[in-house]
Amino acid sequence: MINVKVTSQDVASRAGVSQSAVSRVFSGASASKATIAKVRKAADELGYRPNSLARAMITGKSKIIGLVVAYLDNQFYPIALQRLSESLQKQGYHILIFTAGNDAEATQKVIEELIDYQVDGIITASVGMSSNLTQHCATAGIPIVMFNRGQDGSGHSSITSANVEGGRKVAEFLTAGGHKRIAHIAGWEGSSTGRDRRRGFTEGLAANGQTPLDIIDGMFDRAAAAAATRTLMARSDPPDAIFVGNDHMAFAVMDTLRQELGLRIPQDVSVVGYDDVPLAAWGAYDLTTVRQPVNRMVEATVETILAKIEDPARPAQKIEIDGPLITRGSARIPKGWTP
Amino acid sequence: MINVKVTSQDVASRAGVSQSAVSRVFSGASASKATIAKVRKAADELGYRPNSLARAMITGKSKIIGLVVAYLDNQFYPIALQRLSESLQKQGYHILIFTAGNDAEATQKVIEELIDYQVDGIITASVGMSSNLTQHCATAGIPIVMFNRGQDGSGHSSITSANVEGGRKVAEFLTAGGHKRIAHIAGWEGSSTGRDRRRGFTEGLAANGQTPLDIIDGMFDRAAAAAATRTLMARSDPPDAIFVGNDHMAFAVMDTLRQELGLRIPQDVSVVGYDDVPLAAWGAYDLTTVRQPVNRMVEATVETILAKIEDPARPAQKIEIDGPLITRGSARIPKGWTP
DNA sequence: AGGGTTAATGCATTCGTATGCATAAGGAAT
DNA sequence: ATTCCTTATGCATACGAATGCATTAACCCT
Repeated sequence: MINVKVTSQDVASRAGVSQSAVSRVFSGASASKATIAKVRKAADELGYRPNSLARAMITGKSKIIGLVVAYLDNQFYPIALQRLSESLQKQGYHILIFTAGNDAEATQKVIEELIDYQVDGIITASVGMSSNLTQHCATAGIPIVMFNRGQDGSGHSSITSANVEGGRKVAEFLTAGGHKRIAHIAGWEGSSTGRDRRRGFTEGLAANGQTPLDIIDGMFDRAAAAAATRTLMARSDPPDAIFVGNDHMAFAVMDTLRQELGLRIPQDVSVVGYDDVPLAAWGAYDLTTVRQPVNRMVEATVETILAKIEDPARPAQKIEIDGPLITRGSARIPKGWTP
Repeated sequence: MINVKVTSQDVASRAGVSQSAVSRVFSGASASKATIAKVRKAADELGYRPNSLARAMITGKSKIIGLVVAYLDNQFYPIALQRLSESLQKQGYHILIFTAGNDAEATQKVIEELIDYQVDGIITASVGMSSNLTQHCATAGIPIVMFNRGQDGSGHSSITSANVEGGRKVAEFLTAGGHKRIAHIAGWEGSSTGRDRRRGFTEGLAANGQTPLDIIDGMFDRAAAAAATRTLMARSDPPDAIFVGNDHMAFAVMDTLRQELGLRIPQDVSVVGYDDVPLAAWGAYDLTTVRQPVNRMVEATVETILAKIEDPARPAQKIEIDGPLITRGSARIPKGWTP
């Protein structure tokens, strides 16, 4: 009771059985009713719980998933993290979490530490992987799933929303709304999400006979997005609509337009974001945006990684999940609009 | 190179030394220049990295800190998580993260799983601990630090901001501003933070000859806070100022006041929050609030838990860190106000 | 009652690293 | 050169649970 460490051996002695018997009871292997009862009783009395680390050593399965996440100030990620955590907990897995910005060096270090802990798999949220690192994980036999970021030819599985399609939807929506000078503050060019949304958007505009007024890389950063907004609005022909690469930046754009430049949204400028984080629905922003279906993305992520853990031979898959455009008050709504 | 698992034994063979020598090189114990070089070389060639789990088994130190966090939609916690993660990583520790709401049962389960993983310590962010659980951790010899939540008589260390003092500051500020009907949408009554802020606030009002117009428990929840706002404003003598128990709720209050009730802030109602999350500074809200100095709170948390890990005999300490009132545009600023 | 089959259990070993102990090697001092 | 001390290194064992193998108990059938 007062003893700090209770081992299966202790339980065995007290129950009058062998250590193996105790192990079998707790690992669900076969045992007679009688011994199960004896062991359970002794274990309860002693407060025994199996040591997960020792178990991990011998089985080679730590039941730990490494999670590397880049941004935590963008509300999208905490939400995703929460869902991931719940979902993995339910499956008996646990999350070893690391934060690493867009710093390749830091990412490298972090991933290696994850490997040291013998994680069964790694989920990266919006972080890139060098091919070097990829190799590392491959030889270590650790499956990787990229969440909200793809990487061509990396051989990793990835789960994203249908970003190209999403960009196109925004283009359709804004052109249908009669906008003639449409600008784009893009997500970071170094990310597949940023590039895909941009591509879908320009393609969508082209399909409607328009070209973007301007495209500026917002780096997924508030300050950069605010600066881009100023640049755009300082033009002699300022935009009448701005598609912003994610909600997090869109909020900065809206703040800048309203508080700093004294403009009205959507009367003077329409703003559309991407993600549909909870904050987008709050009254102060009421942002029209493309929804990334977090729940389904998380589900797919968990399924994918668990499947790959179970069968390492399973080929990588790139899953894209479609999300709707959610129309709110930040952008002019075309007459008779039905998405 | 292609081999999946490289052990210290493999390195030893290749370097022509014993396994102990390899161990000593990597654990920083003494070894001659010559062997260090040989071992390092062999290890590099094989891509060897020590197995943290095995190391944890033998040393009894996993270098893992368990983190249990309740709310992730309140921006305060992701930020704190990020800082905690960075700070602990720097000290060679890693975070096993769990989410658990205000559900005591879930908390229990989660903590037990943490113990199973032999974590060196546990940090709880805004989650309560039953005395039962407390006992559990104590016998397991695992130190606990409560972040942003205190618990009298629990014997745990806790790090909070000076909540009573903070509540008082708000009272002074609002009375100085000439407000006469001041209401409070409190943080959850079941939490020390909620209670302390409330107490400081009522004491502060009393010191200025006022009593709260009304106090409603907002449960740290947006919907509850919005409902409370409606209740307050439906009175025949609606408040001219509302102190809200944290920023997260304050945003909901502001949304309700402005979008739903068509009121102006601060002309019709002043709103003051608590936390000073980044979002509070964004243009759309521009919320006057009491800052919780996250950085210093995190520093103190890390220091406290590491100290307790190093010396388990060290007594629990309750640390309170003072934070300033940050005046912005959501509340009338008293003439000549200097905090 | 005896042979055969199945279920239960214990023994011994294993996972990969750290560490106490004993021994060997190297160096300094006389 | 001998002794003494320091520093390195290898050997063997330990951490705590899981598991293949061998043994034993239990049961069933004829």
